[in-house]
Parts: sequence; C-alpha cells; structure tokens
Amino acid sequence: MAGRIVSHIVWSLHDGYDNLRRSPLLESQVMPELPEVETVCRGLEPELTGRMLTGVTLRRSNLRYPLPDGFVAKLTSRRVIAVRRRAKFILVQLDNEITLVIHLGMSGRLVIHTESPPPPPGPHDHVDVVTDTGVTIRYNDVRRFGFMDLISDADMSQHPMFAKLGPEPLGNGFNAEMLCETLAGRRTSIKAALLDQHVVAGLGNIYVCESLFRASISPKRNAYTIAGRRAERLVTAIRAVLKDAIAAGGSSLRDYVQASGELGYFQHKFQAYDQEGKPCVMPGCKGTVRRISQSGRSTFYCPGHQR
DNA sequence: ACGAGAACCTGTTTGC
DNA sequence: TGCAAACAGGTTCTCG
Repeated sequence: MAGRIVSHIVWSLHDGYDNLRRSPLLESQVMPELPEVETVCRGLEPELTGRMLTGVTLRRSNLRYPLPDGFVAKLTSRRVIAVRRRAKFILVQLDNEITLVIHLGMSGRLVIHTESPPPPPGPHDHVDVVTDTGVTIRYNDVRRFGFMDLISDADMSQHPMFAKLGPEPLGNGFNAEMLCETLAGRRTSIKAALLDQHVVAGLGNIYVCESLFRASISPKRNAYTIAGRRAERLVTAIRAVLKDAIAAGGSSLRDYVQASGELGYFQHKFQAYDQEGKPCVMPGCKGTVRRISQSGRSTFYCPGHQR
C-alpha cells in the first residue's frame, strides 16, 4: 500500500514513496487555499503539538525568500506549543516565543514520514524537520512560491504579513455589513476584490469562483455594487463553500487514519472551477459554464444565473 | 491611493 | 515528431 495523499500532506508509509511521487493524484491536487491549509494544520497538529524538534535539515538556503538567520538553531530543541492557521499561513508556535510561519505558495506540500530514517530526499524536498518521536516532516515545493519565516510573538501583530490581513471568512468578524464597508468605493470587479487578502483572508482563485457561483453573482460585477441581500448571499456562500471543502479534507484525514476507502478529498468536485463548457449544475439553470480571463487569471462562471 | 499587469518558478499541456 | 509558447496561481513589486 502506497502512502496516502491528503490535501497537501502526504503520508508515506513503509513503502511506495517513489510510486507515490509519480502518482497522478499529485497532479490533480488543487492549490492550497484556506481549506487545504486548514486540513494540513489538522494533519500536522497531532504530530507536532507537545513534541520537541530534534533536527532540522535545509537543502537550500532560500525558498521564495532567503530563510532567516539562525533558522536551524532557533528551531532545534524547541518544543511545539500549538499548530494554528491564519489565512493561508501555517503557524507553528514554539516554546521560545517564536512562531514558525509556513506558506505553501502554489505547490508547497508537507510530507509526514513515520519511518526512521525517512526515504532519500527528492529534488524539490527543501526542508526536513524531525521530532522526538522520530517522525520527519518534509517540505516539498516544486515552484518555490512558498516560504518559511520565524517571527517573534511580540512582532506578530505588526508584521506586514499579518497586520493588514482581512478577517477570517469563517470567523465572527466576517459579515455582510463589514464586507459592504470594505467594498464601498472599490472600482474593481468582485472577483478581483475577493482575491485581495486585505478584503477577506484565505480565498484563492478556486474558492472565489465557487463562492460567486453559489451566490449567483457575476464575477464581472463591480465590487462596490455588492450590498444588501446580495452581500448576505455572498457571505453565506463563501462560508458554505469553505466549510464543504474543509469537511471533504477532514473526511480524507479519517480515511487515512482508518486506512480504508478512497480519498474523499480528491473526489471533491467543483461546480464552476475548471468546468468550462459543462452544463450549469444550479437547479433550474440551463446555462453553460464559461471561462474568461480577469486580471490575467482564469475565472469560471455561469452567465445563466450569475448576475 | 488604487488598480492592472508583470515577475517569480517549474512541470505539464497546447499549438504550430 | 519536436520544440516553443502558454498555462497553472499566491504574493509582491512596478507602473500609470
């Protein structure tokens, strides 16, 4: 049995790692947006919380950015207090008032190797972190849009990476009223506005398309026209889309733990994203999903019901 | 200040 | 068939 791929975490069991790396499942993975990062955090949590980091191996000194000075020394022999998520950032809180911040970028993956020693690293395996239980957490990133950083707890809130982030879409701070205020006066499209992490934190191209589809709002609509019932619909849709995706990721985690059945995550089908030319699945709508380009990025939507 | 587009990166897909 | 261009997309930077 080869290891199982769960969201952006890949569990490698005692064999099959080379096969796993060539698995077509890898190619069908969706990009890491909020639900994927949340799933990764839930997978990491039991492996890391309370554990001491006994070793760190760097195979290159830079990912997207240069790794901070003393990266290895500041992690080694530290204990993990908690694993959390903010927007698309994975936050590993350490016992020295420093947090390891991990961003998966577009192609970043974390591989949990339970066997010790772990398999030989591949060409894009950039960082290994080993815990006192002998588990290796390996960071792999083909395109190197991801990065890691160390931020002291005191600097966290003022850090440019976090200071201006919008609210968590699943949190209490995200509602129709605040969304209207944020979008007021914005001349750009609602599609572009929702991709802006300062408006709401954690959405990417895929879930913006899905949310607008579910809310029956055209991606071309001017952002400032989102108000009233339409804003309520959008907030509801964003929440529902994210919760569904997280639930799909969670069921994959359970599948892994029970070592049974197919991976629910990869069966997760999108209603709009990557569905160009397919009939709209919205009940009562006879439209066809179209693909357009907005600010250089693909948008999928149904002109039949998205207005 | 704001918005559009480029750049970063590499493996895969598409088109000539 | 083979090679080059296009494409994927999160974030930051530049330019108008």
